[in-house]
Parts: sequence; structure tokens; C-alpha cells
Amino acid sequence: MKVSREQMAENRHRILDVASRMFREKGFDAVTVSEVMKAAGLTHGGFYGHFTSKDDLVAKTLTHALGASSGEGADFQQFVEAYLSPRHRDSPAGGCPTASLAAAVRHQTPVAHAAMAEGLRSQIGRIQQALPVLDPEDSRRVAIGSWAAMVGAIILARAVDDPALSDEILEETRAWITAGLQHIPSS
Amino acid sequence: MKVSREQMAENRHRILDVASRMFREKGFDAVTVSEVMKAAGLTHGGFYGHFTSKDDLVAKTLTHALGASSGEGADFQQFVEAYLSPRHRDSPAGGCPTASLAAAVRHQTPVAHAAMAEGLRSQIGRIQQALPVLDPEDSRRVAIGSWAAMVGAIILARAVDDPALSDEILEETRAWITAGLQHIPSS
DNA sequence: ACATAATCATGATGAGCATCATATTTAATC
DNA sequence: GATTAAATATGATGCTCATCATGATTATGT
Repeated sequence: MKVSREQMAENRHRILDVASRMFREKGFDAVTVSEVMKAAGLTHGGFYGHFTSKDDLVAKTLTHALGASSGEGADFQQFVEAYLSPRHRDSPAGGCPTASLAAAVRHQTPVAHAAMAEGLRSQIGRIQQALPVLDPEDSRRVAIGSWAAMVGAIILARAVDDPALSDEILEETRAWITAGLQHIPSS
Repeated sequence: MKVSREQMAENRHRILDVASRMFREKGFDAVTVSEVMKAAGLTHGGFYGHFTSKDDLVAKTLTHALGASSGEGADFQQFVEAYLSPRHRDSPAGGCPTASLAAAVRHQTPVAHAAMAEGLRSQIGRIQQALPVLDPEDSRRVAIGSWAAMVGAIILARAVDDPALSDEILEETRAWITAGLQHIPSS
């Protein structure tokens, strides 16, 4: 079954989309190539027409997922609030790929590490844009520190079985970030 | 080959020790039961005399590793400095189990989640003790926020292939945490 | 329309791994 | 010291999965 050029591009795009969701939900290892292809409406055989290996899929998916930026243009405070919400914590499949996948990238190929670095640079830049801070030195520190805290908080909140503790991590981290902002010279 | 009661306890302890190191280094999935047993100086067969399954080992290892607390009694600033150092980033096998494993706990059993929750509670308490902050409400916020930032920073720093960016994440997060401390009523 | 070649489906293949079965050794107990 | 039962070793077993081989279908370019 040969399909049209654009149909193939569509298929490839759908594979990356479902892989992104599935990887975020279950992790790289727990998702099989067959599962991804089936979720994309195809069979496993065609996979190696699109990617050279599962590692290749992982790297391409990272670039794909980290490229679709979230929090673009939004107000920083609102971004933090949405990010550190129970809703986001409970929706890994549709949520931030960094929170779901960054830790696992450590065990992936060099190409995946490069994709992560590029995604991280973009994200830091986006946060800087959203910040009401003028001095670029200040804004970079705030952006990196806040981003590390946000990612860490979601990871911790998702790792525990105690809902009260999990909620508390989100709330306190949010308060902590907000408090830190109060003492920066802003625009 | 039956061994003495204490020899067996020693073996079990060694299994947990090496499993802790290996899991931190390579992740839960990439470490096999056989590898763990071999590293402990045993063969794979005896494994199920100590643990009921690999999942059981994972949960017991988490309790084991998170119980061996780090940063006990130290000054907070020094703790942050050591935690967010290139040395720690580059030593996952001997480093903080939370930074290495927390994200992966999400895909583990409920027992593992419970172990993570308990470990997290202890760690928050330890940081609170180390903080030069009197008001317990303030200290809890700072402890949780700082801990999320520290864990997140190490995870991000380990996920990228750009050494400059990786170093920068550590430094800026350290500066951000330190800056936040300046504006809290302290002892 | 025809020839070509690419896309995807079906069906191996082979390795890796958790777990189990059984045998061996020997500590514990009396 | 004889017996019992526990701890470990050796050696299956069976499943999952990434990857490959082959074939059917049909877009694409002439």
C-alpha cells in the first residue's frame, strides 16, 4: 500500500504526535514501537520507513514535542499557576514534555540530549520574555531558577501517593516562586 | 549453599546497596535482576529468596536509599552548594536518589510511590531543620520550593549535552535560591 | 497507460529478561 | 551427629520486543 507524498507526511506527523503523548504518559521504555504505530492507525512494519530505530523516534519525538512550545506569550504569573496546577500534574500525556521526559533523557542517545538542550534554551528564552524583569541578567536567573523549580515540583508531585503532600508541593512551590519575584527590580 | 543468618542479612543489604547504585546510574528498566545479583557477588537464582519480584526490589531499594539521608545537620547554604555542584551532577550513582529516581517512580508500583512520599516528607523536614528561618510556615515554603528547584535543576543539568548550559543551570538555580533566602525573616 | 519505486502490511527472527524448577550445600536445631 | 529446612547455584521456560524480510498496492513521472 503506497500512499501519497502528503499522506505519508501526515502519517509521520501522526506517529510523532501519538508517540509524544504515549511517551509522556508511560515513559520511553514502556511504550513499544508496535503500540505507537497502532495508535497512529498503522502497523509496525512501516515504522522503519519513517525512522531508523526506536532511538531515532525518541530523539525526533523530543524535538517535535519540545518545539511545540507552551506558555507562549502568556503572563508569567498565570503561566506558573497553570503549570503548577493539579490539572497539569494529573495530565502528563497532554502536559509539559520536559516534566514528563527530561529525567529519562539522561538514559537516551546523544541526539536526544541535544534536542533537550535546544528545547531548554527555547523555554528559558520564552520565560524571560514573559517576565516583568528588565535586567537581562536578573531575568535569566529568575527564568532558570523558576523553571527548575516548576519542573522539579511537577516531578515530585507526580511521584508520591499522598494527595495532600502532592498538592502542598504545588502550592508551596508556586508561593515560593511568587515570593522570589517580589524582590526583583521589575519594569 | 546455605549461608548463616547474618551472612544472609549481609547479602540482602549488599543487594540493596548495589541496586541503589545501579538504579541511580542507569534507571530501573536498564538494570536487570541478574546484573544486580552479580554485582552483589551472587547469582540470579537466589534473588527470589530475598524479594518477591523486581518491583519488590525497586520499592525496597527506594526505602533503603531514601532512608540513608544526605545533608543531615549541614548548613543550608553549604548543602545547596554541594547539591548543585558539577560534581554531584556528574555522580548520579553516588548522588541523591530523588534526583535520579523520582521521575521514574511515577511508572512504578503504589508501594514505590508510598516510599517516595515518606522519603520526601523526611527530606522536607531535614531542610526545614537546616534553614535559618524561624516561622514554620515560611520555612516549609522555602524548604519545598528550594527542594523542587534543586531536584529540577539537577535533572535538567543532566539531560542536556551542552556543558556551558548545564553549568549555568546549576549556578543560576543556586543564585536564585540564595537570593530568595535574603528576604525571609531569619533567626 | 506503463514502468518504477516507494509505502505500508504480514509474518519471521533472535535476543534479552523476569521468573520458575530443581539440585546442592550447609547452618540450625535437637 | 543426624535431621531438617533454608540459601544459593544452575539451568530451563516463556514472553516481550526491536528489527528484518518479503510481498502487495499504488502514487509518481514519463
